[in-house]
Amino acid sequence: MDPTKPPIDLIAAALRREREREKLSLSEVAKRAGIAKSTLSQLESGAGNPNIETLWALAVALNVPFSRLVEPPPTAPRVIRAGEGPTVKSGQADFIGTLLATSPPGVRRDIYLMRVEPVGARKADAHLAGTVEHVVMISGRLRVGPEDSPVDLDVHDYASFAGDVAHGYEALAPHTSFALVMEHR
Amino acid sequence: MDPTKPPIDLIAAALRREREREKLSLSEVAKRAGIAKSTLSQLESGAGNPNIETLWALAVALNVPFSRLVEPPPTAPRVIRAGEGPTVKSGQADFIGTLLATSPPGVRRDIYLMRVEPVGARKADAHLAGTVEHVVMISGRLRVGPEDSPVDLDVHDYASFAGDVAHGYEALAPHTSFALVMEHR
DNA sequence: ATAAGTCGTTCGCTGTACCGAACGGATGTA
DNA sequence: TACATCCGTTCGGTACAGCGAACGACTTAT
Repeated sequence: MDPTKPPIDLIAAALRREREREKLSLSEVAKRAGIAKSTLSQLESGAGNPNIETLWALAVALNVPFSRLVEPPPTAPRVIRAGEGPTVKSGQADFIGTLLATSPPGVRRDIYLMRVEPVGARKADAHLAGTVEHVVMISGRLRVGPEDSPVDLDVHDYASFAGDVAHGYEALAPHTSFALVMEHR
Repeated sequence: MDPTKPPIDLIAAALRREREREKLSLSEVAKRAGIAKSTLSQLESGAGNPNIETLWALAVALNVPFSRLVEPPPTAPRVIRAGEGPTVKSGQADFIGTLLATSPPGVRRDIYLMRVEPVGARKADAHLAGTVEHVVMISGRLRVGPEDSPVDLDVHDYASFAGDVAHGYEALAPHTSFALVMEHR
């Protein structure tokens, strides 16, 4: 979500899109949401500046999560082959991260394919507060987590932890790789 | 996000929490957001019903994604060992899904570890509109995607596609496994 | 001490988001 | 044809969100 420009147009579009997807009339949605249909009419036309209660009621009436009304539309299918895609390398450790998915423009969650070799540990500083990291092991063996309480993971293991405290990644075996979902909230 | 009860308390708490995290004064935040500090004062005290423009400006001023102001707080560290965790089995294909992470209470994204054997294909019906699926290959070989345009994936490949159209998973090799991030928006 | 700078709260005032009613247009049905 | 119902839009009235000013409480400097 772009934090720089007003979301009113997005909301207007979303309201109409979601309503038509549910095949509901404007009047019906207004009734379900307990708001005047005139209000909804104006909102859908892009005029107005709804307050939270109104928008919330509409999200419920349309049976969609709230943020669906305040975010841009979906993405297109997309494949990144092994070895392709934008990579992030680290000198600190033998380490390659491939950015697989990022939700533009104001990132909510990124997905990386990470490959680490057992040459020293990778220390990651704390990220933005509220970040949560999810690890799904693909191959090798990994020591990961907050500095004071790391865990060791094997293939198919999963771990998640808050990313806003100092933490690190250390490969314990060659050709260690894992999927990393980094969630910013 | 719980779509049943009003978010105003959540917002009030979030506003104060994020402001204190950034170590900013109420006056400062109000100034940055271009709103009256009296307004912010009332919002933080839980009184009021802000409109979208106001909330948006505050999100920008606090340097957090908008939805951070409308959602419940973070999660705790957590490990699920290979073989552990709640699983979903399918009779339709030789198929095991392990639910690794779900963001309570109104799900935004789930993370699964999926294991499939090459015995017929798994047809997944369309999910809720707006769902997006992300696949990171762990082992084996997988045919996946919309019915009319599937792709074949090998280890370390990645693919994403809209989950709200009919699509399927089919293992092309034994012991096929992958991480699946299912995103509801 | 007192003046000047914060801080966050409380107070009328004003603009406006929301409401309800009335409207014109489609469609259905006696 | 007239008479229902729907639909979505447009129009005044009103309650209230947001504003600026003033407030008391606290720090820091003079």
